Amino acid sequence: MQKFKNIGLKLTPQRLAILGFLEGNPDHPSAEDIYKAVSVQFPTMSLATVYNTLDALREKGYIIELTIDPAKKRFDPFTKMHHHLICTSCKRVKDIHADFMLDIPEQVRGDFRITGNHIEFYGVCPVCGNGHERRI
Amino acid sequence: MQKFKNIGLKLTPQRLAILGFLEGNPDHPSAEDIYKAVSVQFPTMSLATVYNTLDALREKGYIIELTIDPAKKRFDPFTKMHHHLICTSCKRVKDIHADFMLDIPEQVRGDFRITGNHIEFYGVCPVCGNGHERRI
DNA sequence: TTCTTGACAAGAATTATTATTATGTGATAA
DNA sequence: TTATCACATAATAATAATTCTTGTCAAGAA
Ligand SMILES: [Mn+2]
Ligand SMILES: [Mn+2]
Ligand SMILES: [Zn+2]
Ligand SMILES: [Zn+2]
Repeated sequence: MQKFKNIGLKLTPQRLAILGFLEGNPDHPSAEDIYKAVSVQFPTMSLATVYNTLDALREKGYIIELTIDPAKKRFDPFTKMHHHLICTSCKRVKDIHADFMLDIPEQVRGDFRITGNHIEFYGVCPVCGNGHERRI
Repeated sequence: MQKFKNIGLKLTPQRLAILGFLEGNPDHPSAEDIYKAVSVQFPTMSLATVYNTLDALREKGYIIELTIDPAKKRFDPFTKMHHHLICTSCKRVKDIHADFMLDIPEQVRGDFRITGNHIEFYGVCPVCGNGHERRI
């Protein structure tokens, strides 16, 4: 919490609420999800403030922005390198903590300088596909 | 070109132009890119028609939709499983044709049924990072 | 008829604008 | 030392604007 000050970010109740909702949250919520959640305890919260705060937190490295979901951005408080498994039906996202060897052969990589990678696994979550096949 | 008829899609000049632009195109263009390109030879082309056609082509499996770029969808005429390397500076996208072993340990995967995967590599392309370090 | 186009409207997510408000920082008082 | 006040400035909230994408529908083509 103190870390905000040491970094040039003012400590506001809104930011605390957003950070509190995100910390340890494994759901990879969208801006709208976050807005709804913090609005409960914070009815005057503005959606723009959510976006602003998320951007500030991202710039400072406290969260990462995921492009997994074509419809909207998802936010992740777990910033260390990991991968994701997304349910193609309900868009639930699960963290995948596992190491993979991902060295691209030189003649494939060309002259790009590789700086990172991210694997998206696709699948069907337990809720959407509990043993049986699933319609839509 | 012939394949349209065998599948229930009428072969219109607009669709031919879009398909022609996409076939063999390694640039992973956006809808806007495609619109601009085909508009040159086809000034009356509507952006809605581009989206409609792209959707039809995707449904029939002739192209795939990529979520690589946070800003907009990119379209890829190469539909067989492959991965992508995106320049974090200019958003250029390069195909990566290489196989990777991506078996998720059971206790990590949980009860998801895995159906596919896609690796996004990040890097700096030759144009953006030609040997020297690069400002912004 | 049936499908497709193109013009335009409509949605949804995100960003920009801006007047108002709150926060951090010193200075000062207790 | 601790509390209080003043102020510059950053943050908020309301709302407008932008961007990407989808929907509607009359008119045209097959
Ligand atoms: Mn995660
Ligand atoms: Mn590709
Ligand atoms: Zn699911
Ligand atoms: Zn580049």
